[in-house]
Amino acid sequence: MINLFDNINDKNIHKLLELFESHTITIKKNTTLQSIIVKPKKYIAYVLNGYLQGVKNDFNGNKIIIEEFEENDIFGNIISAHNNNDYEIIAKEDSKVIIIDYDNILSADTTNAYYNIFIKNLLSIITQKMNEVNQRVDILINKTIRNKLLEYFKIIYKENKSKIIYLPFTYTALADYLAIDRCAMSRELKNLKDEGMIEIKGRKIKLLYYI
Amino acid sequence: MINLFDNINDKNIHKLLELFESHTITIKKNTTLQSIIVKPKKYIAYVLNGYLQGVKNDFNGNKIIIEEFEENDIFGNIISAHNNNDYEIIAKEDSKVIIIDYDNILSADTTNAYYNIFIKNLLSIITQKMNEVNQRVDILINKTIRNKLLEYFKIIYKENKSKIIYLPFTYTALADYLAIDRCAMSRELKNLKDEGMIEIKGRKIKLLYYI
DNA sequence: ATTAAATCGTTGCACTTGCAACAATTTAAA
DNA sequence: TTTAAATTGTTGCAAGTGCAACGATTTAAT
Repeated sequence: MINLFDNINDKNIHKLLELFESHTITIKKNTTLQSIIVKPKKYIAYVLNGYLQGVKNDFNGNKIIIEEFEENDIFGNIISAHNNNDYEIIAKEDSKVIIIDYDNILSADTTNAYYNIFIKNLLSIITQKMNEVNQRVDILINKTIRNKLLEYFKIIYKENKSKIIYLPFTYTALADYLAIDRCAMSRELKNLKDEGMIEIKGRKIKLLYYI
Repeated sequence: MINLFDNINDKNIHKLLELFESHTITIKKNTTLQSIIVKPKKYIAYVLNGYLQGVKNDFNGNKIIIEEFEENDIFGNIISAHNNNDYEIIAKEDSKVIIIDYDNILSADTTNAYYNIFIKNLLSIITQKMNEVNQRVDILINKTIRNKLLEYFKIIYKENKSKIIYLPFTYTALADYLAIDRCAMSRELKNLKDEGMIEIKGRKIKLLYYI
């Protein structure tokens, strides 16, 4: 993943941040972003240091961790995977974050080379996020758990060109990502195994069917 | 929706297209884009005239219309809602389209004002698409039809700040958007009505509950 | 005006899925 | 090392959903 300030030197980064009238804020551990500032309608946040989580309040009142952010990561309602109300950013460690009003980025009147680079970087980042979200939609529109799993496998397969898949996270997290019940997913994985379509060893899954 | 070439005069548009080494192609009625050219890995297409559809092949072999494009619209795997293989662009009328390799956009080495404007326009468009896709994810992650409907209503409600919703498309299309069976959706809408939560008159839905 | 196509509402039924509850295992923390 | 927390596999059951089939209605095309 590209960095928002790639190919821009410190001096010019500073100029940019002034141009955007950005704010650097400190968020104490276990404090939410919204308790510190009134966020602009559209904003981008750049993490200077610390560790934060994007958390969603479940129907049951449980807090689900949707995303995690550390040094150099960016988030904000433009980029982030969730623009929900029930969604909040919470610092799990003391964190320093730069908040940039998105409108200020677009309305900036300059043709400086570094501004140009910045915009391109931003475009790259959003483009990649866009692809990720689109992939998830492609999965979620499937009506059965089986088809969601197969779609997911297909995407991973195409990325790595290998029929051996190493899950990048836990089965619990996978179920969340696919928006299905973990137990039901576990059941369906067993079905696929019993039908000889896949082999499972821990988080390593081997696809035995023709894609 | 903003136009890709907003605030750029014709002369400079021409310069940009040369800079990007873009191709203008003609797609005859009922011909697919992929039958005309080998698309760049990442590309943006700008519709000069005509009418095209983004179509997906169903499991059953049916073709579902996902998106429609006419004059001034843009599409491409960067922006489009679907980056699937089973997805194809087909002209329903003779159409003229500009194809721009996305890498050429990013790698262009210039600080011309109009280039700058172009990038901003592109950024705006992608940002808006991003929001739309994120909204759809917020809907799709719900596990029941009821919750998908309620999430959808909530989003529309927030946009218009009105409890009266006019569906922007048919119920059939709505079911596709929510990725649920139309009949089952119809049943659930009836349930909501019977429980006094909504009123339905054609494609006008009135929310009677507290949001 | 007539015909064809698309949309819509309805419902029985089989199947899928979420939920709950539990034990077993792995991982992380103290 | 010991203890606590998180992850995982399993399964019965109830509820939700997709599917198919139909007629009624609306919309679009001829």
